[in-house]
Amino acid sequence: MAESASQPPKMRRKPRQARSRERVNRILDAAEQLLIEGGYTAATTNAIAARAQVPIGTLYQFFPDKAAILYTLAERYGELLREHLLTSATGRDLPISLPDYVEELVDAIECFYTEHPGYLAIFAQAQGALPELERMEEALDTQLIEDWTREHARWDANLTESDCHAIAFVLVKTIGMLMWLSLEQETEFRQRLVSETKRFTLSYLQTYFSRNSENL
Amino acid sequence: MAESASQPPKMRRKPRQARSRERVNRILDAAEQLLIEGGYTAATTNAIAARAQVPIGTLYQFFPDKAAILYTLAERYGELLREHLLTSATGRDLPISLPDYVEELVDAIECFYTEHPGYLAIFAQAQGALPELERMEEALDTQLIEDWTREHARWDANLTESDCHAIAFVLVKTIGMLMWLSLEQETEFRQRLVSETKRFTLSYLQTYFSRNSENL
DNA sequence: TCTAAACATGAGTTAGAGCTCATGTTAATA
DNA sequence: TATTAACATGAGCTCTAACTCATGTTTAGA
Repeated sequence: MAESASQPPKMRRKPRQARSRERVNRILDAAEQLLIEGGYTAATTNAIAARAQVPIGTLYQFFPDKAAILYTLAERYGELLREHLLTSATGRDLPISLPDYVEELVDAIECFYTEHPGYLAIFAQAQGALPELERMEEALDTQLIEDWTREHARWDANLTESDCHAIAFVLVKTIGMLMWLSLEQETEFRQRLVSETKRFTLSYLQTYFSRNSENL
Repeated sequence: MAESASQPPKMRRKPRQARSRERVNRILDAAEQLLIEGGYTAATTNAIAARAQVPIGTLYQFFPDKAAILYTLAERYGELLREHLLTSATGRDLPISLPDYVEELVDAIECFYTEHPGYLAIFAQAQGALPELERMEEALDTQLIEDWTREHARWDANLTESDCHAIAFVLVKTIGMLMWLSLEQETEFRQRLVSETKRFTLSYLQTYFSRNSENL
């Protein structure tokens, strides 16, 4: 019982040959597309298989059930998002100004959502139907919140960890949601939303990290 | 073709007798509870009927289909929320200070969610499964946003309508979401979230409605 | 080349959710 | 009291999504 006991079920069998690896990818892509287009109810296993140009039997060769497809998708994206944020806004060595930080952070998130529209579709559709997926989303947000909590603690040693956590929580949730909503808006209002997000993020952060501290 | 053509389907027949009216209410309550407990998938028509202690046939005497039950629930709550907000924070005659306004507004929303946990369950579960319901949620938010847009326009005539709308949009969405998330938190962190919500709402509003204007 | 494991296939099974309907009962009203 | 409309009931129909499995094909490696 050394590893992996109560994890969400993943794959029934890992594809070893090149052809089957490609098919598994096609299945995941098809699932993502259908999720985006028609939501959870439209993403039936038969529809996924059809879209992936794969017989239904093949799908079940690799995935034990429908949920496993979504779990795999969610995992794939979760790692991607964390990487994306770590390599752009957060975790840099040299401190920058608060306005610059907010600018980069919001842009990074907006950029990720734009490039990966499937990310939100997965979690949005999972509400209630797949409790396991909800836990994965929770876990992902929790990781991000922890990342940011550490970041904030580095900025101002006077803030308690509880403070930093609350700030990170609010930011992760609000920025994430507003950038999500912006996706389905007209171009003009969408840009407005991005700038509003920056505005309130900055004003909120400034109430904690006042301009006293020089290196911000 | 004088009235009601393309509306979402409501009731197949309005209950005329006291007993059946009570049964319809029991059906709605049961649906709400199941939605809260187990999400959309758990809220099957058979389960709703069973929970309401009503045979499945009775349910279909009054509701043409499952969706109609959710529509009715959503409508019931939508009106309730608007009333709640109009009678508390918004639309008052005498102007109050910005901090006081934020205080009352956030408290009012938090209070509503606490007293009506079903409100959010309905819309959260509907994602993707019921496009009609999504439109209803959109419409409700749009109404709230319009209410607030007018409110903001009254405060500062220098702001364009587009400004007021963007502000209202951000506030409706962020406050709503944070108060929703707060529901499932431990008491301590929950209260923290409420105060953080007030903090960032106030700081955001102050960037637009600066303390120059005396009557705020 | 031969064998075993990996992979492919899609008609068919299963289960359960949405919904109907034929028949019976209760309440309103003339 | 008679008549009719409103209401009650639950076995069972229908439809469809998830998933299986028996049989055939391809690939990897000895």
